[in-house]
Amino acid sequence: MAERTQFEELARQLSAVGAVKRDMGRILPPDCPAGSAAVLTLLGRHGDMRMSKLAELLAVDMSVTSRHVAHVAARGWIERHPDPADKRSRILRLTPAGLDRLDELSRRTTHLLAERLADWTDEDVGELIRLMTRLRASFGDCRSAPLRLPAPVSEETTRTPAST
Amino acid sequence: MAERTQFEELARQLSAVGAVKRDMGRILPPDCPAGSAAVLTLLGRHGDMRMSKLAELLAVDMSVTSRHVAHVAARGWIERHPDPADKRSRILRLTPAGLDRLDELSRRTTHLLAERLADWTDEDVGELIRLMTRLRASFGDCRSAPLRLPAPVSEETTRTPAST
DNA sequence: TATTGTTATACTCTATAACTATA
DNA sequence: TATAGTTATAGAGTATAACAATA
Repeated sequence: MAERTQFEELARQLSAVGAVKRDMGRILPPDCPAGSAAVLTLLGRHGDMRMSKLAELLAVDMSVTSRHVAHVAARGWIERHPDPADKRSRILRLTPAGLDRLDELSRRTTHLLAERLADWTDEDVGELIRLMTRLRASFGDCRSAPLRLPAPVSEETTRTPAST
Repeated sequence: MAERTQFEELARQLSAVGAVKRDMGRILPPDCPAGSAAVLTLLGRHGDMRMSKLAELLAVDMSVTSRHVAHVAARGWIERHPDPADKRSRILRLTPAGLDRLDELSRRTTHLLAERLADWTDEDVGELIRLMTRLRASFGDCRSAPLRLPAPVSEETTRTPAST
């Protein structure tokens, strides 16, 4: 178990990594925002799937997934086929144009990362991927756990004596 | 230099870490969204500073910083003092109420992380912090580098023959 | 009755541009 | 003229709730 100071620092880094994400987002084509890129990436990586499965992989609400999917479908990058096994569901599939788009996205992000992380070793990058993957797993595995707060002390008129 | 596949995977992890951030955000008090929490955290960590310095630490535009600061100032958590050396500037300072708020935030995030990362060793957490810090540095150090795309092939009617 | 997916609404965060005040 | 900061506006991402169709 790590110390409190470490957790505070990790929280800070998590907050600050948004700047890196925004930098990555700036190289995306104007008609393909981050949400669309994530849909294409996951479909390319995991193959055809249903909306609910994609929402789970995106780790966002299905209403959000629906919007992103509608955006990429409107541009012809994916198709929504009816699921023969369940008429409520729709199977998502990349089109050839979607594959091209995905390839273009991959080229851009790879180029940016290669430029920014030019002095990183293969092992450094691998270790960061490994730890971030594990971090997501540590959070995702207990999704819907309501979380118990540690006796909020007062929440509104807190007046901590000193540094307990 | 890492391989292309690794960069693609890192890009995916960066995209997906947003789910962890949102999880963290859900434990914040209703009147203290993530932007406000970041302002309080940075002021608590680095001490009094000017708007421009805070914007740099937040890695967002100063207009965004101004809004976040106005939000926390309106709640009495910080004060904006005139800078005697430059009448255009304002020095930001945490109030006692702001310190209390910050302490409450720290308690909540620490508790959540301690729960989620219960099986992480001190070394694992430290390594993740170290790599994320370095990642931010690798991006931040070349900020405003316009980035050169790798000959976009065509950008609109791309029709890759196969798997080049 | 429960589940899959869509849509309407509202909120947060962000960047750009126009503006004020001061250097 | 250039810089520090504010405000207005617009765009992207997300969640909640209400709804339709099907299981």
